[in-house]
Parts: sequence; C-alpha cells; structure tokens
Amino acid sequence: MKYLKPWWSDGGGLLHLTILLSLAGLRLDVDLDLYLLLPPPTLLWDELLLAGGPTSSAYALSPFPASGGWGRADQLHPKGREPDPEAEPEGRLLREVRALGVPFIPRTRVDAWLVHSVAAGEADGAHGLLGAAAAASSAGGVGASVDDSSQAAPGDGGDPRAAASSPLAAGEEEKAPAEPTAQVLDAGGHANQENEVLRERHEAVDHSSQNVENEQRVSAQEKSLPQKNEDESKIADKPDWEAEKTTEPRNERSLNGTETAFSLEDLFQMLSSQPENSLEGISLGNTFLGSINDGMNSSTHNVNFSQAISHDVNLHEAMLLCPDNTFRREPVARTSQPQESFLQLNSHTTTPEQTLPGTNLTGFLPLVGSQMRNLTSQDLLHDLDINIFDDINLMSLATEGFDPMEVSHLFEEPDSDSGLSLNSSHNSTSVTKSNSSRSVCEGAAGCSSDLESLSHHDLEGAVGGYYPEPSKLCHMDHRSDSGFCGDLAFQHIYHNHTYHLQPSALDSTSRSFSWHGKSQKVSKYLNDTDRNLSRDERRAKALHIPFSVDEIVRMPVDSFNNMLSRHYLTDLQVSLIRDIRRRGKNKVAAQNCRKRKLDIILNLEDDLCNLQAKKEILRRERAQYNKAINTMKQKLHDLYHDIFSRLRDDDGRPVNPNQYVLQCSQDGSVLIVPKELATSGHKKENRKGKRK
DNA sequence: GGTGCTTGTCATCTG
DNA sequence: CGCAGATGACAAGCA
Repeated sequence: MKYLKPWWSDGGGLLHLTILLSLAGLRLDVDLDLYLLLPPPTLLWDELLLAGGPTSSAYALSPFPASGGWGRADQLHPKGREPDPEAEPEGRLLREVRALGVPFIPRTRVDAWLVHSVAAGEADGAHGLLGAAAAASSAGGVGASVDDSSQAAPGDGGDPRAAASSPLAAGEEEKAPAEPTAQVLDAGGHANQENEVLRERHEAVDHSSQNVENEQRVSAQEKSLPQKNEDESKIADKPDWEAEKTTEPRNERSLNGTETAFSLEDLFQMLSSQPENSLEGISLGNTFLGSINDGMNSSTHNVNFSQAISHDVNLHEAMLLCPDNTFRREPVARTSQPQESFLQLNSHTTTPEQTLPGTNLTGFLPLVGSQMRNLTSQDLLHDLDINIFDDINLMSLATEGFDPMEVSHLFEEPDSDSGLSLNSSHNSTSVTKSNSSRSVCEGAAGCSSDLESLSHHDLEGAVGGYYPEPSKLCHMDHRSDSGFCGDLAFQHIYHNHTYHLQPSALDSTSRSFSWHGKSQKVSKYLNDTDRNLSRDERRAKALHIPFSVDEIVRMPVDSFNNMLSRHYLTDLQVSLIRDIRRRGKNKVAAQNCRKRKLDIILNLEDDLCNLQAKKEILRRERAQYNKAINTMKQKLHDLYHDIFSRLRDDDGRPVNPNQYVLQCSQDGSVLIVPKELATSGHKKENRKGKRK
C-alpha cells in the first residue's frame, strides 16, 4: 500500500499557499473546516479498488486524509462518517493559515487543489505541478504527489509535514497511477513505472492485450472502466452530452497532457510574477478565447489554459461519483449560501445534484478548464453554451479591476447591489485592459454575490448597458435547483455574444446559428459595438433584456417559452421580449412576403412573355392556314369551272354552272345534278343526320 | 421639396 | 380559441 503525500507536507507548501493567497489578494471567506470535512474525492477509485477493477493498484488520492497525508480514502474516512476537523491534522493547517493572516483560505477542494497545485508547481517546477495536475485530472481531480509506502500511513498520527519529502521527489518516484493520463503527462521520466502500473491494471481486469501500446491500453482501460465500475455506469446512463463530458476528456487530457502542464504552469507563473495584478495578468480574453479559437481551429492543440485547469473536473467527477455523497451538503444549506450560485452556474457539466457545494471564486479556474477541456471542435460549441460564459463571467471579474475586498464583500453580502460595482471597477483598480478582455468583462461580468446581481451583470453582458435600477430588472430564481441556475446561466450568458451585431450581421450569423454552436459569438462579442442598434435592440438594452434580439426572434417557441418561464422578468421586460419576438417574426414574414410577391410578379411577367410569344406563333399559324385555305378554294373554283366548261348536254350545248352542280356519289362517280334537286337532297340528308 | 424605393410595423386575415 | 404566418396598408428613411 502506498500513500500519497499531503500537499502541505511540503515545507514550502504553506508558504506558497500564502504567496498565492497574497498575490491573488482574495479573501474567499473560506470555511476550511467545511472543506476539511469533505470526504476525499477518491471514492471512485476506492470503488474501483474494492471492485477489483483495473485500478486495484491505483493510489487513492486524498488531500484530506485523517493523518494529514495522502492515503487510502476508504481507510481515512469511512463512508458516511465525517471526520472531526479539529481532531485531524488539517486543523493545524487551518490554524496556521489563519495565524498567518492570509486573506485567502481555500474553501473548497478546488481551492485547495489550486493552491496545492501552485505550491507544488512552484516548489517542484513544472514537473511537480504537472504531476499534481495529472494526478488531479486522473484520480478524481485532486492534484497529488505520490509518496512511497514509507510515508505516514493514514491514521498513524505522524506529522505529515515532518514526514513528507518534496512532492516533486514523490512524484518523480511514483507518479499518481490512478489514471493513464498521469502517465501520459509524465511520460518523460516514468515510462517503466507507467508500464508497470498499466500491467497491473491489465492483469486485474484480465485484459488480453498486454503488449499493446500504452495509449492503446490506456484507451482500452478507459473503455473498460464504465463497464466495470458501477459509478461510471451511471455516467453512461447520462445523456450523450453529459456522457461525453465525463468520458471523452480523459483521452483529451491524455493527448494534450503536456500542453496542459505547460499552460497550467504558465498560468500560475503569471500569477506569481504579477502579484499585484495577478489576476489581471492573466489575459483572460486572450487565454480563454485563444483556447476557444484554438479549439475551434484544431482539436489537437486546443486546450491551453483551459485544459491546464481542467483537472478539477475529475475532482468533480470523483466527488460526484462518490457513492455515499457524504460530502454533499443538503440543498437547503446550499441555497442558504448565495455564493454557491457561482458554483451552480459553473457546474453544468454535471447534473444539478452533482454540483460541488462550496466552490468559491477560485473554483472558476478549474471549472473553466473543466468545460474547456472538451472544447476541441463540436463540443466546444456546446460547452460554450452551457458553461464557458459563466466562467467568463467569473474570470472577467478577475480581470476587470478585480477588487478582492470588494469581491469578498460581495460574498458576504448576498443581497447587496455591490455586484454593480463591477461596473465601476472598470475604471477603478484595473490597470490595463485590452479591448477584448474588456468586452468579455462587459459582456460576461457576472460574478457577484448573489444571483440577482449576477443576472444584472449578465444583463449588462447581453445588452452592454448599465443598470439604473438593477433591482427591478431581471431576477433569477436562485431558490431553484442548481440545474435551473445552470441552465439559466447558460442561457443568458450564451445570449450575450451575438447581441450587438448589426441586423445584417445578426442575420448572417443566425443563418449559421445553432443552438448548440455559438462559438462565433465569442469573436462577435469581442467586436461588439453599440453602433447601429436597431430600435428593438436599443429597447432591449434600455430594459436590460438578457437575451439578444436575434435569439429572441429565432428561438423556437418551446425554448422561448421555457426561457421566459425560467427567468424572473418584469412584466415590462416580458412584454418587450414578446413584442421584439412578434416584430421580429413579422419583419421576417414581411420580408418573405415581399420576396414572395416579387417572385410572383416575376413569374407572372415571365408567363406573360411566354403567352405573348405563343399568341404570336398561333396568329402566324392561323394566317398561314387561312392562306392555304384560300388557295385551295381558288383551286377548287377553277377546277369547278374547268369541268363545267367541258361538259355538254344532250344537245351538245355547254352546261350552265348556275343551274347545275357537280355531286359526288359514294361510289366515286360524279353526277351533274340540277341545283334544285341538290339543295333538296342536302336538306333531306341534313334532316336524316339530325334524326340520327 | 417631390418622388420612388426599401424597410419596418401594425392590423387583419388565414390555415 | 389560440397561435404563427401571410398580407395589405401605412409610415419612416434614404437616394
């Protein structure tokens, strides 16, 4: 049995924690006790271990072992029983952190992991961070360095810091083998160990292909996991989009693990190198959007910053897949903490019930990555819809004149309108802002202490305006479940990014518009201007409608109604939205109608030309026929007189054509008949014909 | 300023 | 009956 070393076991861990917290300037009013109370996110792997699955040799990664060291979670915290934080070494950490007066205390596992990652990465270099990140991504999202068996076992009561070696050393010796991703990430120095671990796993699952490539085995293992693990089978039962998010990213990370490590390190180097403006130093717009663009352009190098911070997803997954769910808070408690709204907004990749409670502001970094890791091509579009812009909101908060005290104040005062101060932050603490980042911030600055203010920011993002009366505008149901909030956030944030397009642009955009593909909105949004807004757009801006006009118009009926029902909108807003939709629909209908009318007119003109041509042809034919008829009449007349000129009666005198007519009988003989008889005979024949 | 065209909007009809 | 689309009529904007 091998145990993982606690991240704080590194002597520099706490120092780096302090550094990070200081440079971040954040105070996230963390209840570390709660954080420490959370059961380890390793139950997934514990389940695998207990099930004798392929991870039987995997290390359980837990940042919350009872002994203060990384250890087997099942030995650390019996399922369903929460450890006493004060009785555990973590309490010392908490006390030390508090004693240092650090304004930032990780509240959540994500925070802790983030801090830990930075600490490990700075202490160990890129590799340490890489290993931690890899382990985090692989073993349930908790970055960890693997200690050898000599490390203090859980529950032995040893001081983890005293017993710990550097995470790097531990990581160098034994990379967290909980998932192949870690080996892929650290393939440089641990090929043998990787193979060993993989071999063990394959033996455990009686896998036939032991000689295949590591990647092949990795993929095979990953494919076999859902079949052997009950928890993962739940993932398979999820909808496709959800299943993809829970399964695909592993391959993604495996493929891009190296880039992930670099990006992650770069991220935190930026953090470290710019203490005062650390968060601003992260060119969110560039990094984030760059990742988006990369993801859209290429599926191979798409994940930059996003992937680097994506490991938290496994933390999510591991926690979410925790069978006993002891770490979850009750929904009531969840709703009682407004700051969790951000979590809910950020947890779309999971089911509403799977949201990670307590994820605070710092959680947005990994969460961004969690959604971005899949954003390779098509998935990017969908994930953008649901998740990314939520994260933009959060990250933009960091880049937009981020005032840590203000933010902490936001978190402390859920009902205040302090979220609106984010507007003022545009010209307050922000040193320099690129246009792009500013656009992002304006469009998606949705981080506030409560959902209401969040919605206001989203409104701002949607309409690019301000909030003269924020409390009267859009209201979001933060009392509803997290899924609601997630979807809500997805909707209004997603709406942000086509909003200021000119009608033509909107039209052109909307033609390629897909409810599952909105990546264009990112770049469109960056070019956002208030110029040439239509009347409805201005109206929407005035009322802070959190949706784009184009979207309001083009949204399917069901989606439209669903959208209205899911948002707390004033009657005025609803009325305006319906008017916008009606006018937009009618505008399109009028355009279609006119086009159709023009088409009809053109068709009629064409028909008229064709008919005139046909008429002319017929007229000419008629003239020709009449001419032929006249010719034949003339010939017949000539022939008639020629015949009579040659006829002689019994006396040898010429026959008068005025008294006689030629009559052809049925047998072909020609008779000379007096006209009286001929006319009477014709009458009789006519009568017979009429009788017949 | 008048004119014709385009476009948006409203009212009404239609399926 | 409600709704979305179609369409006639009107007005505004523009060249």
